[in-house]
Amino acid sequence: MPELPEVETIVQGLKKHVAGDAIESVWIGSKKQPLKSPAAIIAATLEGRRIVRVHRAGKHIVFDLVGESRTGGAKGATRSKAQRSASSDTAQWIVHLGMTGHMTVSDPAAEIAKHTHLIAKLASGRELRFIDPRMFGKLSVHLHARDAGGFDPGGIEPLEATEEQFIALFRRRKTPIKSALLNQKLLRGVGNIYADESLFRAGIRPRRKAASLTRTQLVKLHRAVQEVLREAIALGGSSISDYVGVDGEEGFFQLRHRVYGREGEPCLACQAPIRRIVLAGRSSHYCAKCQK
DNA sequence: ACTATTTCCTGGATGC
DNA sequence: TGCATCCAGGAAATAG
Repeated sequence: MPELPEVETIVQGLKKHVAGDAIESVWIGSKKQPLKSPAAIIAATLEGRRIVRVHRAGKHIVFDLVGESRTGGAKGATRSKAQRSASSDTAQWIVHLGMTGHMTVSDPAAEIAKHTHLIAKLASGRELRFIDPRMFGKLSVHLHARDAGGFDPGGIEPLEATEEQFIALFRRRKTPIKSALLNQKLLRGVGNIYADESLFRAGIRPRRKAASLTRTQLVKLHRAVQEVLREAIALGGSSISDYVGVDGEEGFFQLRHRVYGREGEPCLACQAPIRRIVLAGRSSHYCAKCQK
């Protein structure tokens, strides 16, 4: 399940493979799709534009697009709203992979996988495809004026957050710290696995109210979150099952989880059995001896 | 204004 | 073996 490190890795791959390429045409699956923007607007926005940059915002993949889109040259007052907005000179394509979403850069002759929702034909002759069996992923486009800021999902990047910014996010929250870590409007990019791993490294139980944590603990947590994310990025992102790389290869070398998915197994630090509780509807794993 | 819970969805694992 | 049930979880929607 792609969290920040996985998305970062995917973005690096996409950057390598499709940056500079142009989108010639777009096919969007006919059945109901994981779209946030209407299919017609997505297609009209992408077609005819060139991908100038691929970057990440939290768990979102952001393609910066330039150029006149398919409808950019249309004249007169008869253009639809979709056409007008799609012809805006600055556009972004936003992809959220959800749980099971993945992207591939494929030869057009390659078999179209089940649950393929979008295929973008590229000028280079290849196809950029979006596949998502469980449809928790989301596709959208963001149009804005040239001098506007562009897509912003809210929250701050955990790897860019200073100690003070990090502490300020949590010090007054009454919610459990695990829930706060998962709140993308605070910190963006941390998901269930890295939240559990970070809390373990910081020695904090997931149910602890954020506001009850001492400054020292928050400092420790800040460091733990950054450490875990950096290690995972260095390993190319970790994944349980649903990642398919840009090149089509399956899976990543997995960061060794110290608590996630290890219910009943001995804590790697003290041998006490790892516990599993449900918090905010998510399974949460911790060591009762190491985490307070 | 916040926080907590439910919902969406499919495939893989589990159980009888 | 086969079928039903459960479970995974990001984030929007809904409830409290």
